[in-house]
Amino acid sequence: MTLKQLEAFYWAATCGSFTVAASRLHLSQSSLSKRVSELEESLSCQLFDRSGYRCTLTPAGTELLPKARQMLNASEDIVATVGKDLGIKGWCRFGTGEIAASSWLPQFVVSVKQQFPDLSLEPYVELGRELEQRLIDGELDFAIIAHPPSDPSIQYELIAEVDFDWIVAADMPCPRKHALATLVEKLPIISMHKNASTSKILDHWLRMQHNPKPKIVTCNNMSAMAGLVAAGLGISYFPKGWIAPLIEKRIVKIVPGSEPLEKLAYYFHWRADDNRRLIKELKGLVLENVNYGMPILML
Amino acid sequence: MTLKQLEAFYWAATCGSFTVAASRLHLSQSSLSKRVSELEESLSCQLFDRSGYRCTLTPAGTELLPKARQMLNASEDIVATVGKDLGIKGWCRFGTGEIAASSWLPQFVVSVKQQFPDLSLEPYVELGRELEQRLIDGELDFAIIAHPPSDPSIQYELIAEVDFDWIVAADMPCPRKHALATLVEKLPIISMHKNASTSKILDHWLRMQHNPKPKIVTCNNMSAMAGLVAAGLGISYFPKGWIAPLIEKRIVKIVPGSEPLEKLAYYFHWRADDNRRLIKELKGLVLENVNYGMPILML
DNA sequence: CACTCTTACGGCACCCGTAAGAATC
DNA sequence: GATTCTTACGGGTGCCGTAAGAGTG
Repeated sequence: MTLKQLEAFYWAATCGSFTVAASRLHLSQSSLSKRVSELEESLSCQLFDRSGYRCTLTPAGTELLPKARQMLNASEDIVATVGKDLGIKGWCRFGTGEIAASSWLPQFVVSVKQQFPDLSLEPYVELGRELEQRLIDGELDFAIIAHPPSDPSIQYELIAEVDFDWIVAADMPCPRKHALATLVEKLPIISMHKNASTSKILDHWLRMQHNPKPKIVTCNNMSAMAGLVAAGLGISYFPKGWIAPLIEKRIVKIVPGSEPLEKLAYYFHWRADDNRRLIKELKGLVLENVNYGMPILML
Repeated sequence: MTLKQLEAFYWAATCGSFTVAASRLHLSQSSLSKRVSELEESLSCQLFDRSGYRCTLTPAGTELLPKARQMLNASEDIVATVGKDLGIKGWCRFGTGEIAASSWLPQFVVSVKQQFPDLSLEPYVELGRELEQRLIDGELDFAIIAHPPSDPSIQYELIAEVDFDWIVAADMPCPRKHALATLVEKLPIISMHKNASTSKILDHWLRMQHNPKPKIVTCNNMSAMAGLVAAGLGISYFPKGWIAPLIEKRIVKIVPGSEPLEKLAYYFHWRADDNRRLIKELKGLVLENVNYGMPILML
């Protein structure tokens, strides 16, 4: 019995799939299968029921699972407390929404490369719901998601709260009073894709209104949205930091007198059973970037 | 970091010697040294101070020691609870005193061979004090000793209490009353070697007497002692079971009317930090042999 | 000189990945 | 047929033991 075998078993069991576990451990699927087989052999005990389409845990496997977790925890603990803190090696697969991907991601990657040159980052851009599922499945090491997790097996920590502003083309004439209401009557709202977490902001705003429903145009790309707004084809809402450069260049402007939109809280999500130093370090690095004084969503 | 490395480190640290640890793990000394080095490399951290004659633990090593123990415990726990109980493989090095070695040892070895054909036994015969030290040093896996351990790192369990009788040649004339006192005046007491645990019985008996000190002849071999007694050259005390065959053959006899000697309690000793199934199984086997209904010390 | 641990090195065994096979849906 | 896990196999790495080296008391 080796730690590698226990690790392979643990992730195979909790990912619910040998294939996913192999991917997570950056191992070929056949090697992972072999590791599990060898563990079974060394314990002389079937851990997976292989009769079905997917492998399922036997009672013995279910019994082993928490014990394997303990071993891996203890192992991590040793490395963390006794081992000298060296650079982290290996891979990290993480997920973010599109906004984050197009804003702080490059800077984050640069920070990681500086601090951990031997770590390979594999960003994965998807909508929040999808990211959470992939995290649960063990395909991702962590994810930045704009809502708290719905599954208790996921731990999370607040990273930042992002302010949004109503934006309109800089040359769009606006009345002094009730500018937003006037604009909404004339122009469509250009909104993020419905499944994106940012769309929650619009949902919330809409519930606050008693006006008839405004026209809404959806788009799945922030830059394209900004272009549409700049061309005077609609109004939209953007993260303050993200849109700031365009305001400075007088391409767009904040809708005057508009009430602030609901803040969007971003959380760092990770599997509660994953206590690798890797996770802690990268969480720290994300938080550090926030603490540089600039909003996390900065182009 | 692997379990083998942690095991090597643990025994190197607790045995206080790479050489002894290697012997205990049935590994060449150089391989053990390499395992420890590789552990240090994987933790990027010196665990032993190699400047002196012997290696000593660094602070980091001291910190690691209990954690390594936990890992090995957890590992043993998994094998014990999840793993199917198969025959035990490997080696077991154990110690006994001379009495045990010349009495129940062969039967014990046969029992072990029957139940665990793949287990190699390595008996080691020494005096009790010596055995305990070798147990502490990690050179022995267990020992049968006629006194409780003096070191708290050793666990123990009562195996059997052995009765001793005063023995004299069968044809030696004995008065009806005070036979023992009369014999002691005429004949020397043939006793086991002073460092043997059985000598405690004589010490105890002597303290109970207010007579002048009797002549005492020591001998380091039970069979030789029996021969001396049979030849009428002295009296001695033997375990009931051990001497029974010679009584039946009317070569020696119990000194009539002699008061019973103090019982000698035999204990199964093992290192408290050694929780291998091997130990539990062999302890059980020793106890089973006792429970066969015959005294443990049976030729 | 006895004893400790380390280093060098040849050989074997283990473990990985590729690729093909078997089974399920 | 797509996906899942297993098996076969070639190749490289890791680990063991022998033997020689270096340092201590």
